[in-house]
Amino acid sequence: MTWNTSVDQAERGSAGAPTTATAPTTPTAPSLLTQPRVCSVARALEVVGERWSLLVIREVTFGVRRFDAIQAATGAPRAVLTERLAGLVRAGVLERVTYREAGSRTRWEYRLTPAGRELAPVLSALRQWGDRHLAGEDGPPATFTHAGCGAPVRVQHVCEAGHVIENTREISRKAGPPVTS
Amino acid sequence: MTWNTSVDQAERGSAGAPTTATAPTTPTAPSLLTQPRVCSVARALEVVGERWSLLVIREVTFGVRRFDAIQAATGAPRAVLTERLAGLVRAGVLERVTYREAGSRTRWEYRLTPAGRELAPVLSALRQWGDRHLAGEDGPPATFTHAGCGAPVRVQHVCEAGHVIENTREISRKAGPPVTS
DNA sequence: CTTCTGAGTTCGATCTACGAACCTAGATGA
DNA sequence: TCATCTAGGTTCGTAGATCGAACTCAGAAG
Repeated sequence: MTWNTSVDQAERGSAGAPTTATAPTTPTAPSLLTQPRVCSVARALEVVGERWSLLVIREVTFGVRRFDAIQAATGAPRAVLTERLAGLVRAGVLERVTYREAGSRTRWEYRLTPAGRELAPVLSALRQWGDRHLAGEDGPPATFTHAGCGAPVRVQHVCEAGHVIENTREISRKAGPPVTS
Repeated sequence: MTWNTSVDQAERGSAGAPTTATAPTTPTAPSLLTQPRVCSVARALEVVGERWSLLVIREVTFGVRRFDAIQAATGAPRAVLTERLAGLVRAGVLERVTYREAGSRTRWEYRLTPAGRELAPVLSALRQWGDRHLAGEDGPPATFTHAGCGAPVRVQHVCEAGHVIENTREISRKAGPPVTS
């Protein structure tokens, strides 16, 4: 079965001031969902959606790997950080390994697993949105460039046939639980 | 000033079982951050990082716009949903507009603003990660395709010179607060 | 033997989330 | 006229999460 529900259709009329839609936009229908929708977005948020989780991953991505350094860079309370790190290790996003510098005692550090590394587009997408909509007067606090050519990096939708998708209206949803109005 | 810190370097040695790094990977240095790092990721998470926020945006993206329908689809407690919707409206991600169906009373609905629509890559990146790492036995609960050609849609890093970036090691960080170890 | 440091724990005070029940105004029906 | 239904919230008491500050503990250095 296939519900081909156009994502993000019908944004007409979103201009005026005392915002009032003049045309009926939402057909009346009983809710078909008796359970909350389960989707990969929800599942992913169970892993990385808690407060501090993505900031921790941001730091580890930057190469900040020790507890105290992650704590300082994120500002997370230590007890919460302990819990988040343990959760991310349990989820397979980070791994906790010992390391020893010459002439120093054994310490712990946290590293991204391959699965953790694949969260990079999530961070990039958030950063891109924040840069665009929440940056201060002096522009984005940091910029990211392609090491090969020096050009700025961004994330974008593409299809597997190689088309770049500029507008979310070009994306269709196939299968999955019904969309209710 | 430019710190050109390679993102995601040094993943060597992340293979063995009783995970122990044999080489020193983290040069000892005092933390240079006296304040938590401010970046666009953190700023974006202040807007969409609370529990339920992104699921609400997911639903509105699907065209689910009424309070009760969003509540049913996300499973968020009503009081929390009220607060999230108000926060997202305040942040300029959603707008709350009245609409009237023929012969029916006035109702409210929530719509994405242009800024809200630009969160689509965040949702897609989360979905993609969840599909890859958390999908159940029967595969992803929903799939998304390019309306033009029918091919599956994904998000990826590209640079503005047009290169597709397959590996996060190809991304450099320029400027911004120092990375501490 | 004392101090230092990294990596957490513990603690009491908030803060937030939770589910269930309740409220209100417009439409509908008897 | 009166009761009922519905959409879109509020209210409430409880339970769990978060906060910052202080404390702990083990290994290394002096």
